[in-house]
Amino acid sequence: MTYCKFESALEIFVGKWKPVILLRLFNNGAMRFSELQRAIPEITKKMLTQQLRELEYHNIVHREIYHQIPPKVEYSITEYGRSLSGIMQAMNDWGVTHIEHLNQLYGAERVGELETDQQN
Amino acid sequence: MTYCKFESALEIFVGKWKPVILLRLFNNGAMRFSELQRAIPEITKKMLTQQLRELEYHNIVHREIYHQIPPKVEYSITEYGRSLSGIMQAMNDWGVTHIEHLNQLYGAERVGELETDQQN
DNA sequence: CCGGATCCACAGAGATACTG
DNA sequence: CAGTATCTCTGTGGATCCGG
Repeated sequence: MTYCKFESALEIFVGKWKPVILLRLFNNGAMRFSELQRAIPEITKKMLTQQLRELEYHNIVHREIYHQIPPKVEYSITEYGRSLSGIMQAMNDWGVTHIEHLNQLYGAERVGELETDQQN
Repeated sequence: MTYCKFESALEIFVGKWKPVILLRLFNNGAMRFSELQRAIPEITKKMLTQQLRELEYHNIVHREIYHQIPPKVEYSITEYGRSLSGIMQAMNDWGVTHIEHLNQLYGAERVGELETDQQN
């Protein structure tokens, strides 16, 4: 039973898209729904909505609705969500360090550098 | 295109069970299939096999087969896999720090402490 | 008995509309 | 613009079977 909470912890931000979404929000600060969509082209609206709602439920992400036409909704990392920065940083660092290995695996076309800082 | 490799990086250890499996292997060193099964009761043999094969494919986990009866197969973190220790550590630390918050969310029955060290 | 492989059932993810 | 609704299809869970 010693690991049960570790698994609960994982549920909060593990999922196919949550880390990717969080990285964007960590690096860019508040982002609109459409901005996130453009930043993560492979994700569908449905998944984006769903994952954001879950993150909001877990108090990782804040959802700010601007009642105007056309509608505008902004998402941002909450104060509590910032506690995940260590994990995000570790994942980011790992990605940076192991790009070559990944390239070997996937025969990568281009080596994009990953954001390492967290402004805002 | 700056984030593409971050996502590739995630692919390697994202999956419903991979982080949990990795935590076990990080903390316990080499483990038999049945040991992993007992350590993660909720996982099915099928999923355990599948996830381990994927981890093996990505060179994160090593599979050692002992040709004997009854059969014995041991899994361990590869040298390359050890590079994930930073991420595992960060996730583990986060889980430890935020147990109370998790308890509030899930109305936890018992607060199990998480492994923090990585002997072996 | 151990470490799987295989088959079936279902829930969640992906794709494509449509709406306030 | 920021989502829903709907349908399809992959991935997950469960049970059983198998070779050593």
